[in-house]
Amino acid sequence: MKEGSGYKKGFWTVEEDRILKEYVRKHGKGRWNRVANMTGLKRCGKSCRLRWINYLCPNVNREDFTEEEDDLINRLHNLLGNRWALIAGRVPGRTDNQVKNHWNTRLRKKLEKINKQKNKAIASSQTLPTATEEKFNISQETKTKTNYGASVGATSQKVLEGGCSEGTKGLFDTLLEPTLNNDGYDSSFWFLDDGFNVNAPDLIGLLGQCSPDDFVWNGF
DNA sequence: AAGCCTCGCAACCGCCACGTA
DNA sequence: GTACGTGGCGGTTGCGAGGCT
Repeated sequence: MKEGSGYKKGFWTVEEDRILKEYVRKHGKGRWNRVANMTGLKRCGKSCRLRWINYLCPNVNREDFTEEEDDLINRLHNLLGNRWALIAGRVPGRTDNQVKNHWNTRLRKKLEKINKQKNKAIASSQTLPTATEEKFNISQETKTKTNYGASVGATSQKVLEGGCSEGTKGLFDTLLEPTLNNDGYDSSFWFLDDGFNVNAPDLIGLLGQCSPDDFVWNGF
């Protein structure tokens, strides 16, 4: 049977869930395209895989997101952008679909509101360097000339995937520790020319301390 | 009470990467 | 080298529930 022909779509029934669970119990995960043939379930392999990963897998946490999880997702999203699978990998019990939905429906709106307030504040004090910029001697020219945000994203991905030195990993782990202000969110956002934003000015110093081999430079 | 609107979430789609024959 | 199967990812869609008028 070819993918996309004769398969059922839409919400799963209790009976379909039972059949899929039974298949995984007997044969383990994987080879999802065989499910239809072996069980008679009228679902394509992709649909079976998603159903298992996002709903039936016992490791999935289906409770509401906590404040701590919200904060962690915010931080990781600022570091990585829309790399939901990577973000979900750092949030125990959550799937990429859960994280993506949660971000798109709740956190993004929350953040947009906060960003509006930030933009107003930035507009009124744009010419003055922040304490962090002074500390690490980062000029406006440097920020606008470089693809800085993308470099941060690529480097942080390398860190999360484990392909970096212990020193650099430690620095990033420190960065992910909560250091919140009164409203529960980081107080410093940088908006770069390419639209990428970096919420933690600590990254400026951080990248300076990374092992050169770990740093992914995306060019000027 | 009924129709409309908004929101949250499950599921689908298209594309890509990788392994294997 | 290439065709095919499989799995993974991010973007998008559409359904259902609840709120609003």
